[in-house]
Amino acid sequence: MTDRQATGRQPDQPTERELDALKVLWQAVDAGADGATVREIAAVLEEDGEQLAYTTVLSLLQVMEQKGLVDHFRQGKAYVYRPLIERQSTFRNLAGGFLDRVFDGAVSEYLVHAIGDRPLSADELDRLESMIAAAREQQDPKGKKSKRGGKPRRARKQGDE
Amino acid sequence: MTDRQATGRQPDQPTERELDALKVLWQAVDAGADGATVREIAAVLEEDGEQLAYTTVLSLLQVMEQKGLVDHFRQGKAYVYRPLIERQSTFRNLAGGFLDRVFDGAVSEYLVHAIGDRPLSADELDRLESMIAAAREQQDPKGKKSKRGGKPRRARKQGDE
DNA sequence: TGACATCTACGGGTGAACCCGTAGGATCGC
DNA sequence: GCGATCCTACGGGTTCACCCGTAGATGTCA
Repeated sequence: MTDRQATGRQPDQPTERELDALKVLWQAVDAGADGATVREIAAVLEEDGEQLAYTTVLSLLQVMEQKGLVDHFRQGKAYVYRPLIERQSTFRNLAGGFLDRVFDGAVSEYLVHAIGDRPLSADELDRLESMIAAAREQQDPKGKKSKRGGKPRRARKQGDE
Repeated sequence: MTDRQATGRQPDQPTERELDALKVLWQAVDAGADGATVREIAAVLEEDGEQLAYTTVLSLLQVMEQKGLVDHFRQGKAYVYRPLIERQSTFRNLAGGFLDRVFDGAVSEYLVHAIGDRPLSADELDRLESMIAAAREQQDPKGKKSKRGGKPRRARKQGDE
């Protein structure tokens, strides 16, 4: 298994397409449903501008199930798919993986580029500041200094096994 | 052309491996060199734990040249490769693309997960704060409120052409 | 100049992500 | 009962990132 999307530290991170499906599922669960059928997922995806054949979405879900990302149970004639992984941890892994891959783990380095030419609302700025304050509090209660050590580098091996 | 790594808005964003090579090249330029030979790049990559055949690195560079990411000129028997794209803009595109893809453009949303369980140095926290202050100053000099509008969604089409 | 080392060109191979079409089974309406 | 309709199962096709080996070109040095 290669790691195009994620770092590879976590076994089966969702790909980009799979993440699209997961977002739909998470939203369905938020709305109180158990999950969503293939047709429902396809419908939402289509609203978002993704023109996919029905069987394409089905295949996607089947692969995702194989990866352990989703679950399904029968409801009448159709399957209802449920997310097995949490939104929070998924995003965390994705974000962390991206950070490690591209910026070698340097958060602020990333922020420079992310914020760069992107207009941030006052609301977002507020949230960022409070998060920083919290982080400062938590990571460094006494005011100690702590530089992070050697940069993490991935060790890859493909083609074997 | 698909878009696994980057958003797809920019024509030829470097892949993960290609970014590794670019980092070496940028560093070489920083150090005052014109660029780096294939062998030098391979050497650095190996130091970082990437065990790649020499020809693999060569192929990588050739593809990158085709994409317009690098350039080369002859020096004695070997080629010296030079980066054609800037570190800054590359990182910016990568970061922005990731944001759009995964978080639909919500920076603070991302930060919640990125910072989450990652220890930040006081140094990084300082930088973040000053960046936020700068952003607040720049985006919002008077104190006006501005919510960002509809979320961006990509429209994909693969298999054609 | 000729042996030798080193470099590039070229073609190929693998696995993953993605996308579908077709076949066959279940369900519903008449 | 019996089509029409929906769903799933299954296999296949394409592109891309990645990785190399081999062959031929090129420079070095005795």
